[in-house]
Amino acid sequence: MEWQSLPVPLSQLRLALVLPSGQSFRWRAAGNQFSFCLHDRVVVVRQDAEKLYYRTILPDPQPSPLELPLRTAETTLWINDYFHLGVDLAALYTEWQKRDQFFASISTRFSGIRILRQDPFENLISFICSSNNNITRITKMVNALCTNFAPRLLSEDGVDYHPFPTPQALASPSVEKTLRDLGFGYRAKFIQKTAQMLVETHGDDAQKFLAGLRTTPTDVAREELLKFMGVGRKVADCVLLMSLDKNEVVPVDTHVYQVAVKHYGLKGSSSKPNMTPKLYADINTRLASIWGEWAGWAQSVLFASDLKAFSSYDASANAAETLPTPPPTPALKRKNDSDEVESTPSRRRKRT
DNA sequence: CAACGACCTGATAA
DNA sequence: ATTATCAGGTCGT
Repeated sequence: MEWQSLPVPLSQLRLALVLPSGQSFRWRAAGNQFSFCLHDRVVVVRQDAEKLYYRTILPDPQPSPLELPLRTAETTLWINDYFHLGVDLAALYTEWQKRDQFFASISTRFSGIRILRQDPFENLISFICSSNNNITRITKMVNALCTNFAPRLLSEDGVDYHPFPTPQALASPSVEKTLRDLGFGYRAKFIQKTAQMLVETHGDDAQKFLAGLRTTPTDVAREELLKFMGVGRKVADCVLLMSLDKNEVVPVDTHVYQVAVKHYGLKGSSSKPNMTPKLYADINTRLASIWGEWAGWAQSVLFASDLKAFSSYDASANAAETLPTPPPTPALKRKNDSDEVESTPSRRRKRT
């Protein structure tokens, strides 16, 4: 299917910083493109300085020429919704820069970072995986969920695409052991229990229930999320911000904690995080008052700036191949570092 | 109610 | 080489 496009400058959205930075763990990077599997289609995106390009891949049988415009229109709607394209990010940056000197000091290097509007169930399960964990392993776990608990939708360029599993698919008691065997550790039980609870209390309307929290007051929605196994304050806040439209919520993770003590004079009572509910609330309300109504969005900029993976990121390099910086930290170990040729040979070159 | 240790795993640092 | 620490925390006591 043909490429479509929307006029979106890099100041409004920078895919290279938003998609791999730990909001969604399911975007597949290949060169300068990213692909993502929805329940009924795969969406591929890329961008240049002025435009966001996107393409739809549908499973067989392909739709008739008459149906095609409808399908592409659906993708356009999804793109606008998922990327919150109605939100003027550049205006928000200007506001945060006025309010906050430290934000201003990093915002040039890290422009175009915005909050995605994710599917609530995927968001919830993904962030249950995130506890006391790192982005590389979370990504592997989320992919394992898809390949093991959702049927393959289609294959493209030798890659199998699976959507995110349904709550029903993860609710069976047998799921826990399967997840343990897949290396999920203690999170195996949390995931199965959360899915089971969702299905038991809401049946086929489980997804609708979660989506309904979008129009529920923040505090009430948070209480609902905290009922799930493996969901504490931090994960609940991530879901509130990233899929339930609570733009003011500031999740306080280890990164934000570090930044808060270093640049905002929050007291780190000891050398170890020692994150008490009180300290969490202090940091949360403090940052919210500094940044304002869209504080959660500002948080995502700080978070990305503190990621080691982006420590050598150069915002002025629009075309990735013009980046002169030689092989930087070995800590950054991308799956696909081949920026041009993607001939899909046998991957897994982990030879020692 | 606050504090504290246990918890799966895999990748770096020490 | 072996051990300690860290990674977008939460749970049970």
